[in-house]
Parts: sequence; structure tokens; C-alpha cells
Amino acid sequence: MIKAMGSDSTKTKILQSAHQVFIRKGMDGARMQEIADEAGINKALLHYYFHSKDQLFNEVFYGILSQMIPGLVALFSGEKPFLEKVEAIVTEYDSYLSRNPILPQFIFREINRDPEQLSKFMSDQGLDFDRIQERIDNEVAQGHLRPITFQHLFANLIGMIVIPYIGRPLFQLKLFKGDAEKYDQFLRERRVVISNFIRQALTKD
Amino acid sequence: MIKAMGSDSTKTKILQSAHQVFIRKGMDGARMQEIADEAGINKALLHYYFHSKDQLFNEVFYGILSQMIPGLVALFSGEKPFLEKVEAIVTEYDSYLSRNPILPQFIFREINRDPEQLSKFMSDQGLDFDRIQERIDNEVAQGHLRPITFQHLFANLIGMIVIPYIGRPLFQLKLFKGDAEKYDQFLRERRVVISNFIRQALTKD
DNA sequence: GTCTATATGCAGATAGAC
DNA sequence: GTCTATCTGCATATAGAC
Repeated sequence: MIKAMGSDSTKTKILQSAHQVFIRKGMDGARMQEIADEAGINKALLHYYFHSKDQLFNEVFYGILSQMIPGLVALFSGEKPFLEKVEAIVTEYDSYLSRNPILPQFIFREINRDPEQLSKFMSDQGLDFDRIQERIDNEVAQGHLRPITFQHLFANLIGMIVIPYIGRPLFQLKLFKGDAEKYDQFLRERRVVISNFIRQALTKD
Repeated sequence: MIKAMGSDSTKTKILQSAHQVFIRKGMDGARMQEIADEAGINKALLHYYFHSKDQLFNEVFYGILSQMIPGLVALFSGEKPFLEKVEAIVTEYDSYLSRNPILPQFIFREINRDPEQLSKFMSDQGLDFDRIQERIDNEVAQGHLRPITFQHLFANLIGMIVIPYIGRPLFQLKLFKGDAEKYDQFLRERRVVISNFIRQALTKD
């Protein structure tokens, strides 16, 4: 029993260390040696718990995603009009990214590596867009929203949210002369900026 | 002279082949062997012309960028009001991406690998934002645009343009059930959709 | 300039003792 | 479960002949 606890704690430690290293270096840049060092063990033990680097990455990546998706599902599937949900969605998404700023890069990598697996995982977790699509089409048909398809609205929303995280190193240089604090402030501002932008684009007032 | 022509043509062939392979596989996935095969030569000759894979990637990447930037510079630095330029900017950017759909991934990689070099290259090519920033601030001050800072507007614009290229494999699955033709149609629609979205967001009419 | 053959080095993965 | 030591394979890069 004590041994089991010990092994379980080692596995947990590995996952935490891997998370940190993947954040610093990305999947390709991460080295099993560095993960082992960070966990205070050696490579062999790493492979004892996780057969391959791919498996380790998958468990870390989908572990993070598992924590994130339920909140989004709840927001997307709520009954409120879309515009009233936008701010909540932006805030939820954005606050999660601020705590996991590497996530867009992880997702981006997985999108290109194995999109089917990622798509299936999202569906398994209940994250699909059929119902939200119907809802938005309805709101447009009733004149509550200016004409736009769900797909375009979704792309606009996601693009505006994630681009400052994906492009941070360059944006911080070109738009804020490298000032990290100003960039953090910029990121915080975007929650309300994006909500306003979308509301203004979709309503005539 | 004929020899010089021959060597020059080999170098050109290598650059073209590298471009193709980088597009298919990305920088990390690309193999020097595959580039050599595609160029009809061997690896040794590859290294004769380009000392390292990094150097080859750089020449390909910044070669592409060199073709793209002047058009953007011209658009950004024109004298027309920003809103009238938006559609031209979106169209120019987007039509370039449609011909080089891998470019966002290249840029994304370079952003994380060596943002200073990338930033400096853009500045050397005349792509800076100080003047456009002033112009937009003026238009906002004069009430021609709803209040927004240049940085937020820029992030919104770039995010909406590039996200469907970056996220294509997943978006195509989740939003269009994997239908590539519909996704291409979706991409073409976005030029006018993005322009309208921005105009509606920034004007009261 | 172009080739064949080989070196170098690294990182993921495994063998086997304890 | 955990370790030391080693293997394997691959990809970049180089040496040297033609």
C-alpha cells in the first residue's frame, strides 16, 4: 500500500514535471532527460510509467483539456441569448488561457498532428456545436443579430481570443516595444474589448 | 559561365524543393533527405549550398516573407481612412494566405523561435506600426471610429484572418464535418465577412 | 559541382541488476 | 519501483574521390 502510494506519487510528479517542461519547451523541444531531471528521477523510470514520449504528451495534453472543456460546454449549452453569453465565454476562455498560456500552442500542435483524435475527444467530452449553431441561426432569423453564420462568428471569436497568446513574442515586441507588463495589461483588457467588439458588430443600436 | 548558370539553377531548385517539403511537413517534420530527393540531388550537395537546415529554412522563410511584406506596407501606409483600407488589407493578406496556406505556421514557429530576428526583419522591410497607430488614434479622437486602441484592433484583425488557416484541420472537422470544398468556400467568404464585421463594430450607423 | 561513403551526435527506448 | 549502462535508429553534417 505504501509502495503503491509511492509509485502513484512518482507518476504524479512526472506528470507535473512533464507539464512544466512541455510549457517551457513545447512537445518537440522537450527532452525526456529534462523531464526526468525535473522530476528527480531518471529516464528509465520515466519509460517505466509512460512507454513513449508521445504517450506522456497525450496524457498531459488531454489532462489539461479535460479540465477546461466542461466549463466551456456549460457556457455554450446555456439558454441565454448568444450575446449575453459572449462575455462569459470570453472571460472563461481567457482566464483559462492566462493560467495556461501555452495551451494554444499545444492545441495548435495537436490540430496538425492528429485532428481526428482531438475532435473525437472534444465530442466525447460533450463539446459540439450543432445546438449552438441552431440557436444562433434562430437569433439571426428573428433579427436579434445581424446576419452571420455560426461558423464565421465562431472563427472571429476564437481568433480574437487566442491570437495574442499565439503571437505574444512578436506582438509584444512590435506593439509594446517588448514591455511584458504592458502586454499583460493588454491581455486583461481584451476580455471586455472582445465582448464589446462582438456586440457592436452584431447589433444595431 | 554555363557552370555558374548550372549551379545557380541547382540552388534555385533546392529552394523550390525545400519550400514544397516545408509546406508539406513543416520545419521539424521536413527531412533533408526528402528535400534532396525532391530536388533530384543528394544530401551532400544540399549542404554544399546551405550549411545547415536552419539556414535553408531561414532562406526559404524570409524569401516568402519578402514577397509578402511590401504589399502590406503599401496598404498600411496609404492615406485613406482606416475603414476603407480594411477590406483591401484583408483581401491582400487573405489572398496571399490562400496561395501560401502554410505561412501562418511558419510565422508562428519563427515567432517562438526567434522573435527578435523576425521583428527586425519586418522593420527592415518597412513594416512598422507607429504611423498607422497615430492615424487610428486620430480617427478615434475625431469620432470617426468607436473607441478602440490600435493594438486591440490589430489583434482582432489578424486573429480573424489567420485563425481559419491555423486551425483548419480541426475547424473543418467540427464546423463542416470534414468537407474540404465547403471549407474553401468558407475561406473565400471570410474576406467580406471580416470587413463587414469590423466596419459594423467600429461605426454607428 | 556533384557524388558515395562515413562520421557525429543526440534522443528515445530497452536490458538487466538490485 | 528504481537504478546504471547500453542499444538503436535516425538525421544532420562532413570527408574525400571524381
